[in-house]
Amino acid sequence: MKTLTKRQSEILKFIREYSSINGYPPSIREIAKHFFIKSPSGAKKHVDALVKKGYLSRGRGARTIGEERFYMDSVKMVPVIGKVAAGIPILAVENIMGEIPLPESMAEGKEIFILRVEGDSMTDVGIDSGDYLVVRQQQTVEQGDIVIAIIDGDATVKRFFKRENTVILKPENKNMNPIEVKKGDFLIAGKVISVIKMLEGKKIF
Amino acid sequence: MKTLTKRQSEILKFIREYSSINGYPPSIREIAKHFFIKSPSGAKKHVDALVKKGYLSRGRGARTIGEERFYMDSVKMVPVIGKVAAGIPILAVENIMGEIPLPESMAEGKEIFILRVEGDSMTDVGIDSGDYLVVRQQQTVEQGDIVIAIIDGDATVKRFFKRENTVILKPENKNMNPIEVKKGDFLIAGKVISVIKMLEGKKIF
DNA sequence: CTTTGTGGTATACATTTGTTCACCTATATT
DNA sequence: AATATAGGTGAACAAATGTATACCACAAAG
Repeated sequence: MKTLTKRQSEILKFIREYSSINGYPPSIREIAKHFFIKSPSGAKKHVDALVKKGYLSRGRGARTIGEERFYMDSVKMVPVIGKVAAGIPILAVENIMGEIPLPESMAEGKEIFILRVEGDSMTDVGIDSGDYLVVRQQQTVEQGDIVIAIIDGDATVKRFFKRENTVILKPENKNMNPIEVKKGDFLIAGKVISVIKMLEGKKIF
Repeated sequence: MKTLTKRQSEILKFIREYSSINGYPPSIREIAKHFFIKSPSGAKKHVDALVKKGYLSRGRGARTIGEERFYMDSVKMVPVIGKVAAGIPILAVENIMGEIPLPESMAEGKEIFILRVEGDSMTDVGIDSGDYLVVRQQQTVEQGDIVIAIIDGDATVKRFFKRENTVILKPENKNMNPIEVKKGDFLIAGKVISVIKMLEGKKIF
C-alpha cells in the first residue's frame, strides 16, 4: 500500500471517524470546512489522491466516498442479534444490530448469527452473562447439544435432551432446574457452535 | 422497538446491504429505483417512517441516511501462536502459525495474538483445553488479571497476584495449587482479553 | 363515518454537492 | 533549469439529491 503524506492521513482519519459516527461519509465541502480549507477543490484533491492510492473509492453522485475494505475470502460477516422481539423471526432486519467479521473457521455454514448472553443458566460450562454465542440456525439438533430455544418469544440457552413425547431443556447451573416442554411449546433457533468471552467487560457493540 | 411493515423491512434491508457494500448509504432516488417506485417521494415516505420508528437517522444534505445502532466492525488480522519455543520472543515469526481475522472490538490495542489452550489449569473460569485466548502483549498486569506467564520457556495461563517479593500464579482449578515464583524466574507475556471456545471441537487451523 | 397509516404517482423547486478551470506557492526530484 | 507533487484560493457551472405539494387508493382503528 502506497504511503500517505501527513495531510492525507489526517484527512483519511477524519473521513473514517465521520463515517463511523454518522453512518455516512462527509461531503467534500464538509472535509474542507473541517480543515479550514476555503475551497472545495482543495479538499477534493486530497480525496482524489486517496482514491488514487487505493485507500478510498468513489461513487457517482453526492457524498459517495467509500472506504476500500478488501476482505480476504476467509472473512465472513456475521449479524449480531439484539433483543429478540417476540413473534419476529430471529434473523429479521428488526433484530439485527450490526455485523462483525469472523474467520470462516468460526462460522461454517449458511445461517450464522451472534447472540449476547443474558442470565446465568449456563455458567457451569463457562457461558456467562455478557458472553457472545456464535449460533448456527438449524431446527434439528442432537442429544446434548447446547441450543438456543425460544419459549414464549424469549431466547434462552439450554442443553437439549429429547424424551419420548417431550424435550428436556437443561440449564448448566447447579441452582437451576431442567424444564420439560411439549413439542409445539418451543422453537429451536439453532445450535451454539462457539462462545466468545470478553474478559475486560467490553461489548462488541 | 416498533415493528415494521413488510415493505419497510425490505427497504431497511436494502439500505443496510447497500451501505455495507458501498461504504455509504443509497440516495432516496436510488431506493426508489431499486424498488421500481416511480417517484422519489414514494421512497422518501418509507425512509421517513423508518426514521420515525427509530431504525434510521437523517442528516441535512444529500445521501445522509444513517443507521441507528447498526455497527460494522472493521477487520484486524491477528497472529495465531503455536507452540512457544523457549527463548524466542512470543511474537517472532518462528512462533506464528497463521493469521485470522477478528473484529477490532475484540482486538483493541497494538500487539494482539492468539494462543491455543493446553491443559486444565483454568477450567473453573470457563477456559478449557482447546479453547483459544486473545492476548494483549503487555508486561504490566494488575492484581487478579488472567495472564500468560512464561516459566522455563513454557507458556501457561494463570491468574496473577502480586506479593511483596514474589508473585502468585494461581490456576483456577480446585485440584491444582498456586505457584509462587520469584521475580526473574518468569515472564509476563500478556493479558488475556477474550476467550473463544469452539464447541464443535474444530480448530482455527 | 372519520381518522390514521401505508403505499403510491406526478410535478416543480430549492439546495447540496461535485467538478472544472485558472492561478498561486512551496518543496523535492531529475 | 525544468518538472512533478503537494497544498491551496476563487469563481462558475452541472449534476445529483432532498423536499414540498397535490392527488389517489386501500386497510385498520376509533
